[in-house]
Amino acid sequence: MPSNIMQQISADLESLNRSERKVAEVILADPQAATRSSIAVLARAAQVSEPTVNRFCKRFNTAGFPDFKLHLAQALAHGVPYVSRSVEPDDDSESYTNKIIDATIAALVTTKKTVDPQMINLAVDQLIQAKQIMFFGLGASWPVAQDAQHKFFRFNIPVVAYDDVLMQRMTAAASSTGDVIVIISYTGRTRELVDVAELARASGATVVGITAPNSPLAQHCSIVVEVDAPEDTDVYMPMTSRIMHLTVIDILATGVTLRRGPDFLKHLKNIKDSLKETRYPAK
Amino acid sequence: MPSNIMQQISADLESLNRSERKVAEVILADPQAATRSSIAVLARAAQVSEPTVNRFCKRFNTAGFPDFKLHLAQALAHGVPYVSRSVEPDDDSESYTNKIIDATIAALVTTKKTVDPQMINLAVDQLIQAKQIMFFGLGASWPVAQDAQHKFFRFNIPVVAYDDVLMQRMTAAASSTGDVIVIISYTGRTRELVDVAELARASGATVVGITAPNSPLAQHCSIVVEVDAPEDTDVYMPMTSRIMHLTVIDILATGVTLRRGPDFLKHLKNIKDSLKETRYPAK
DNA sequence: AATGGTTTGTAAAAAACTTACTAATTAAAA
DNA sequence: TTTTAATTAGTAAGTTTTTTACAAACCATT
Repeated sequence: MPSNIMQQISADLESLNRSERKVAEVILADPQAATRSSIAVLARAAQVSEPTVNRFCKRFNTAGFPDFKLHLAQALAHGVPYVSRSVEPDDDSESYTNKIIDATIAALVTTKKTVDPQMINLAVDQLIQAKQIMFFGLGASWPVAQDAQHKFFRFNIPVVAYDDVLMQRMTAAASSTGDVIVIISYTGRTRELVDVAELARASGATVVGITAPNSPLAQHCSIVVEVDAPEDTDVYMPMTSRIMHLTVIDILATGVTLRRGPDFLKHLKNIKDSLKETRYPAK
Repeated sequence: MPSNIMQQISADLESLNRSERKVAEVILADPQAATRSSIAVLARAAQVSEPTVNRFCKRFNTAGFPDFKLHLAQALAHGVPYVSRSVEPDDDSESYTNKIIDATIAALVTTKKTVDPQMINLAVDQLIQAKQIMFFGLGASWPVAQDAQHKFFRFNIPVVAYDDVLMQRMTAAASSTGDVIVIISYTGRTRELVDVAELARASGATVVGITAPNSPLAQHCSIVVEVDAPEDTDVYMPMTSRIMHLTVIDILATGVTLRRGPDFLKHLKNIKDSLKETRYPAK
């Protein structure tokens, strides 16, 4: 079963023969309409016979036309485009706005497939009983580390976050059993962070990596929450990776909260309420 | 046309008569299977006649059974649950992992609908010609402000980010025409930030708000990129809002990059390449 | 130009869906 | 409790849609 039938169609466009390509083009031109058409209408639009449309459907591993429409409808759902195409120089603001949001959604869908709940569980096991937690990140991952600190300080565990490589090294070297160091890195190839991971493990600390699978960093961690890094082909800034990492932080924080049990929820509410004073009341 | 047919079905369950409820229950029990069944199979499963299933479909504003299946398929697409239910105390790691990712996706879909590309455009207009840019955020929004700084420093414009209220006040007061201050706030009700916005505008700076529509902060900004803040009903801290804000930052950064034109991409590539030294090469 | 393979369409069959009508059930009133 | 009206459910026939089988046309190759 193809994960996204629209991608398949555009990818296989060249390998199709004349009539089937006509069908493909009609569908690609207005996929929404295709989901609402009968095989007869579609065949007429593509100027081919009905069986041709049927054969076309089967070529894409669907049971037949109705099943094909179902797949198509799924691919189009949510208004998420079949290929989150990259931003192009002459896009207007509406166009690039939508493309970026779509790309982010696509990244999250990928994350959902790749993140291993088992690893989340192991990471939570460690975090819940940590004497102290440290979040390390550099560059674009530094705000992520800070965000994590902002979340975890609520758990009444000592939490720090460092973006300073020297501080990271020193803390890693000074750490001991019971300390948990969470290292966030998009590529998992930053030398400094790999060193820090090694140092920390040598000192007995548990090292949790939120990073790319099979990367050098991943190999030096006690627990790895794998976040697959799609090539950022586009404009040269990391975009979606931070968001995937932040989502992992959310998941870990939730995991810890749940383990803490219902009494702990009251504590969180108190923290939240403490901000009331600083705000204009809602109308 | 119902926005989400699964929600509709569970909501209207009580108002259905006996046979139709049987149909509803069969569908609710395994919606995926329903999309693959013919009307005959479904009728048999629900122990009712085929026309009953057909009537059931029409009750939900669909043209008939095939159309109903289409709607169903859309609602089930991406594996995003029909109601992104909130995390519950006895969820296991797989369950809460998926729920959180789904909620994040849902938030982005909302963002896509609410963000006004026109406002993005106006904000980019200002950013592109800024003498200086300042990003302000407090609490959970502070990492977002930092992330923004990390993106915008690449544009060769002086950029700062402050989470210190006093620094924010002073900078706002000292600002002048040509300066752009971007204030990030989830609620738009933080007194300090509203004050800062007022101060900055009095000094002649342009104030861009990334915040809730119609909030006190929004009223004091020159340009508002509205990010609707869904009630975070849960006790579990603000989650999705940061991600929505970060996505807006991505969009703004992309907008600026596009305006800078193709030559500028080379400059961005240089910045990226400058990191090569610090990394282990990809295998 | 002939041949083999592929592609495409025609027509018939099968499946699926819808409609109109009737029977059964239920609820309310006498 | 019986009658009546209204609702609900099913039967059967009709219609549409989809699929299959087969034959014609096309294309590339020799």
